[in-house]
Amino acid sequence: MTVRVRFAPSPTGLFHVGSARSALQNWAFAQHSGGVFVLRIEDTDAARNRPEWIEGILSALEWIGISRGAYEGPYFQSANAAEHRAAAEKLHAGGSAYYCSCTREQVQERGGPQARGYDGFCRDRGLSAGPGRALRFRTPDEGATTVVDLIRGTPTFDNALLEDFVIARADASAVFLLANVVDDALMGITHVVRGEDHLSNTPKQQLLWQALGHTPPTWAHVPMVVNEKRQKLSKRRDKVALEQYRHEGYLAAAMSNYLMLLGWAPAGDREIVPWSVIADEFRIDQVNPSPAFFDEKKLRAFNGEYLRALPLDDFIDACQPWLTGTVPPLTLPDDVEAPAPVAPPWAPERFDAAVFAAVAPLAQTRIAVLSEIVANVDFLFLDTPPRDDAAWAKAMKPGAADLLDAAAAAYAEAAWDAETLKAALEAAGAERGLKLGKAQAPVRVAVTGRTVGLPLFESLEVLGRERTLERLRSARARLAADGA
RNA sequence: GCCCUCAUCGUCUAGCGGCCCAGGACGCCGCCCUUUCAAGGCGGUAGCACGGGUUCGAAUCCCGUUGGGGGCACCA
Repeated sequence: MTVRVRFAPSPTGLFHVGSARSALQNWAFAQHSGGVFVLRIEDTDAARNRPEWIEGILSALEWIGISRGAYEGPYFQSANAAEHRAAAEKLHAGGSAYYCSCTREQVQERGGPQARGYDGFCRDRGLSAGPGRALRFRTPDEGATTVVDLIRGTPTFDNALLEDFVIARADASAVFLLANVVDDALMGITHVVRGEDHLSNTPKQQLLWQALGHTPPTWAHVPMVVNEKRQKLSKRRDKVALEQYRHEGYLAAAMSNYLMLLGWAPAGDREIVPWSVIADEFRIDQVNPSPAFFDEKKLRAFNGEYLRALPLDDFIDACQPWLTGTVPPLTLPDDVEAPAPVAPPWAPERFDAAVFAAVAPLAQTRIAVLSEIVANVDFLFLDTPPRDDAAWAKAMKPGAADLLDAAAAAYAEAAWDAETLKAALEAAGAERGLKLGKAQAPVRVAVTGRTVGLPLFESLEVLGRERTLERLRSARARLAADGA
């Protein structure tokens, strides 16, 4: 029997990193077992669905390596409404479901102070379909339901504790529990790989599979991805949108590699591995059952590794959107804090690809996410260096003016290459009893506006004599104005 | 409240009865390299939640405790 797994997101918001991980695990599982990956959009909650989120799901999947055409679907749950209805009717006809006229309030009142679920009030009232009547599944009074879970063994649930849950609303539309099962059965799903938050739905759904006359799938509930407080990631508090990371300049390969390492590891002492290795080695039954913290620090480290491993030309290409202000805009829900703007601070026409290419190799080891490229090269494309008073104060100690004068004098004449520039400043520093490390500081701040950055003399070489001298002079002037 | 579930360094993990007085990675700290910052190299810090068993032998198996998480909608 060939393995058929599915990824069934609902288009109700930005694509969650936890969803991405789940999709990836399904994807790897399918690839590893020579099976089929099915994408089904669960769009039955019309009130919360937004069409643009559907495209968001497709492109997010594509970004992390699950491309359109490589999987079956997308199917839309809403297209199966007739099948859902038929299943509900079948269950009613067969006696395993009944109509219930209780309102939510009534159920709650009878349940007592601690909401304990439905008490079976309408169980034997023999109600027929009608306005305000939902269809409930009649759960067994005795026995237990054991599910087979590749990650957790065989969790067992006491049937008597399972309430008679609603499977179809008063308007006859099926709720998730039923629709999900009907669709999975329809699509021949053999393994359901999903988040642990679905574990307690599983006995109910397994009962549904059986009542419908189907053999239940094998389950695999993957652990939650949690925040630093060990709670499941919430879009309110945590940075969970995959797009947001993409926006900051995380590479898809780093992201998918990192996500797969949450709960699983390839053989041997390796972590950074290409997807081919993951698809080859990933086994769902090896997934660690405990929750994993989404550690952005480690993700950053991974991304840095991936960035540095890029051939120079690819690195340059990857930087382009941030350099030219063409990073696709990010649409965030109103309740999520918008990220910092991504447009570079320089005028677009001032960007010079050749100049950037000259310093790109120097920048490649200095950034961990692509958006950081801007602050590394901005001084090259701005008319005046960015102003940072803290950096200025730190570098412009007594003696700085004298040093700046010496540098300006030397650089007016010097041959314009990094080596000569370095030697000249080194000499000027030596005359004043300063090592290069100290001597370069005022010059660096005068020219780049920053205290840290790309190697200075290479930067000067690329900047050119004119602009360098101009910046040295203007820094000198500011120093004079400040009374130094 | 009830049900389910989880438990190895701060974090992600390797380990699936002896190879482990526990290995790797991120982080952190130190040293080297060095024009700043990175990168790179070297070294270090730190863990089997607790208590009982089982066994010649337990991080690994069982039970309990404690702690964490998830679920309990006419949402998905």
